[in-house]
Amino acid sequence: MKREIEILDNFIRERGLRHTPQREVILRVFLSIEKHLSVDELYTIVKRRNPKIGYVTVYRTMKMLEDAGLCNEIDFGDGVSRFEHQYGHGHHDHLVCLKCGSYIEVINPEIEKLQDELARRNRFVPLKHKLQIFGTCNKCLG
Amino acid sequence: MKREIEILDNFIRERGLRHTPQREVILRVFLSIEKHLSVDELYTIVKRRNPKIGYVTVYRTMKMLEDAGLCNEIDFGDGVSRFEHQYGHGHHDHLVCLKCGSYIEVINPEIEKLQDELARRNRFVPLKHKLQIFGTCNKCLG
DNA sequence: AGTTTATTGAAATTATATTTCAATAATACA
DNA sequence: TGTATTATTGAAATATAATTTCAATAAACT
Ligand SMILES: [Zn+2]
Ligand SMILES: [Zn+2]
Ligand SMILES: [Zn+2]
Ligand SMILES: [Zn+2]
Repeated sequence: MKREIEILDNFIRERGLRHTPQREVILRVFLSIEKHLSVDELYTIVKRRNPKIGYVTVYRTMKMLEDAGLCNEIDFGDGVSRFEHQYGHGHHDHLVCLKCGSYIEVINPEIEKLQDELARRNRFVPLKHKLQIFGTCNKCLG
Repeated sequence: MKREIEILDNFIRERGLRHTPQREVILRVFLSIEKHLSVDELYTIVKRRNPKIGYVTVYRTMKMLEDAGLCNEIDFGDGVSRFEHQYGHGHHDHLVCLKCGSYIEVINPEIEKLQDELARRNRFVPLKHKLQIFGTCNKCLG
């Protein structure tokens, strides 16, 4: 947590932006929850801590945290963007349960390597990728 | 084309739905273009053939064609759904160029196999998946 | 303390997806 | 062929999430 607050402060200082209590609260709440959160979900939780903070500030702060490398926007294709922790979390892919909405984070170096090869064979320079496997999780199989 | 029209007609008959000129025109236009098309793009083209056809009819017809197995909705995460041909086109993944918006369709059986293994190891039953690699295509590297 | 200007937050706007509903037209049947 | 039934159409309305606008506020600097 401390390190992430530092990163935010550096990001703010380097760009001549301003440290505000809103930004710090939003970052703290975001970091305290090890989940993928939509702006709306985060806003609801942040409001409990400080009812004065508005939705748009949460929205803008998350965009800023993304620029600062502290969070990552993900899209499961259901029309809602979600954010996940980025600092200290390596790249991973997702198994998304269509019944309960839960997800498992996975990483497979072999798949990653094959993807790079696939891109190279098509003379394509890969920047990032999205791999999501949709199905039914163990709990929902019951 | 003939075979796809047949599939649509069977789908319509089996369910007690009705064959309409709109549905046939939309399917014919869709099949005639080997591209990923949004409802809006398709609507613009369809209107040239028959200006009476409305956006919503194109929208609903595409949903129906998807049910009939004739098209597949894809989402590159830019807020617009696009449709691609499904009949006679096997599963594939996409390399999407962030500069020009073009895409390359690719398939790598090894990646597909590793994905299934990855799911199984997590006691997850995969139904479908989405693999998109974003970057720069050969033409845009110039 | 005063000045500058980034930030905030409510409201407005944008953009796409989806629903509603009265009019229309495809199908079944007398 | 005409009539009844009901699926379909298309314009308009609505839903939903993302994004922009702008006047008021408050950090940061002198
Ligand atoms: Zn990956
Ligand atoms: Zn994740
Ligand atoms: Zn695949
Ligand atoms: Zn494709």
